[in-house]
Amino acid sequence: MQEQIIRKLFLGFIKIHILHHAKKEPFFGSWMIEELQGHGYDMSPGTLYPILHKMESKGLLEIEEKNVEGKIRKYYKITNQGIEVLEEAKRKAFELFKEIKD
Amino acid sequence: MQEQIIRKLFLGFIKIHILHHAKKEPFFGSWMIEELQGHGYDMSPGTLYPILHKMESKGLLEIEEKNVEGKIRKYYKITNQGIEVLEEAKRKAFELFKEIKD
DNA sequence: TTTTTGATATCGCATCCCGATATTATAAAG
DNA sequence: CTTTATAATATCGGGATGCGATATCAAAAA
Repeated sequence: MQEQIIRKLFLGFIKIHILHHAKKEPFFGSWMIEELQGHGYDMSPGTLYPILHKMESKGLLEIEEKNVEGKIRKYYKITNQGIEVLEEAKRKAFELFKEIKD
Repeated sequence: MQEQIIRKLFLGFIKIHILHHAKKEPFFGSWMIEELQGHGYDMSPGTLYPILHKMESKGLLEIEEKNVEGKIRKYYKITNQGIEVLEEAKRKAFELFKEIKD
């Protein structure tokens, strides 16, 4: 199956996953790459990090730098606006699911 | 809520809707615009038509021209490959839904 | 003939995706 | 104490994509 098409189809799914995890608890970039792989989404750092930056600059996520074993990691957590977007995404995802299931 | 982000989040949803409807029965472009509006997705022709062309050139949809009241309409119906992609989308949508619900 | 309407097509700019590559910092190896 | 390895994050180039605005095209209505 053409990967080109599939990826684009699911980019929104991936971003919703990101918001969802960011709401559960703060995460850092390379953890998210592995998490997404567990869901069958292969994502290179060159794709993920710009997405995180964008979501942060748009106010959906915010960064908290933590010092972990001497190394600085950037943890992303969800903002109030991010929560709103996630809620809207849930509604839309539910509606989509209702329509296409069977 | 920022429309820029929201739109991108849901573009995949929209394409899945398109595949779903194309499987139920052939549709034509401007009908789909209204259908999507019914789901809360505003989509201009300048966005939809290139997407239909792309999905057709990638083999997810195929075109059948019908003469309706003297005018030619292009009806899109799903292909076998399109069905495969739709099935994959259903699986992924279900998985997403399971994870983010409640 | 002119205007309107419905459907489809295209243009241009800004944005975005993503593989490849680079950067930074610490730990481990020699 | 250099060198190498490893983990995490950042950036670059270019090709694709989204989308508002605008155009085309054909038939019906005025």
